[in-house]
Amino acid sequence: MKYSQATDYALHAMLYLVTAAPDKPVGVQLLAEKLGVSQTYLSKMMTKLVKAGLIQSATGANGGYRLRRKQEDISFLDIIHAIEGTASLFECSMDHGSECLIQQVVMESERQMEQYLGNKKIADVAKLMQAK
Amino acid sequence: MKYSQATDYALHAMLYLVTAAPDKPVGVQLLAEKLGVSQTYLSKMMTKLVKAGLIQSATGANGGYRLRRKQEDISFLDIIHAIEGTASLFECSMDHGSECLIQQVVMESERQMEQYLGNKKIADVAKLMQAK
DNA sequence: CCTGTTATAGACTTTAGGAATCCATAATAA
DNA sequence: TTATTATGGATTCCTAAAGTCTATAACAGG
Ligand code: SF4
Ligand code: SF4
Repeated sequence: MKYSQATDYALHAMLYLVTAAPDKPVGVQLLAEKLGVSQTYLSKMMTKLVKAGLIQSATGANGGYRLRRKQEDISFLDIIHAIEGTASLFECSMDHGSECLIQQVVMESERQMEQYLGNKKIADVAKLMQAK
Repeated sequence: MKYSQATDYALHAMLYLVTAAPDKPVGVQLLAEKLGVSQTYLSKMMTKLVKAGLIQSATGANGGYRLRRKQEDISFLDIIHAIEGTASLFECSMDHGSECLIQQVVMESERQMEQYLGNKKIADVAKLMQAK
């Protein structure tokens, strides 16, 4: 069980967008160079972030991506969900209904993790990074 | 990001061992039938559970598996770690050392989840199941 | 000491999904 | 109109999970 590589890229890309100048959108080609990944591949993740409403895109010359919400309103969970989806970590073969005790335990543990990730905003780490 | 199917099987197998009579070990062939999975495949997971010290095995006639510790001392986390391993959910390409803020956030969220799973003992759900 | 029973191990095949590339198309600023 | 940029789909590549097969080791019972 691992987070996909795509999540890694998305987190770094978002972090870069935060530190970038907010007036000029930053294009995927610059972003890809910074992260060391191909443009076309990275663009897939960026599109997911757009569809999740975390960033907005602009085509054409001087286009690119910029944040849609404030950094204080974007959590780690938002980004992870945008890339990985929101399905549960645990899916059993035969579904015995909502009273299944195994699923209840695993899902509650999942909720614990998501609660932490949901409270951790991207602004929190951005501040700490710039403090260095 | 998902738990492997093997974890699913292991959880169910452990739960079955708990409800089974503690004097007679239960063999993989019976277990496999109950869970609807092949013997040889299931035996892989059972062996992992043995190596993790959760259950003990006996070869030969009337052999099989039984719990090694008391059910109150076996947590969901024990089982999951035995199957999935203990590696972190997040591994970045280039490791920038322990001061990396992204990793700190993700690992702390992981710790939250594991704390819950570590406190949830298999005896807890076994009791509830038999109460029905 | 045999024999049937059971767990363990390794090699192997199949399957599924992540990772990445390529190319075509749409949108838009200059 | 043109250069620039994002979006989308199809496609390939690769790795790990999922599952099978077969051989071997350990052991209880007669
Ligand atoms: S008991 Fe729960 S986890 Fe197990 S098969 Fe039924 S619904 Fe699925
Ligand atoms: S900043 Fe952290 S997560 Fe990103 S590459 Fe460096 S060590 Fe890895």
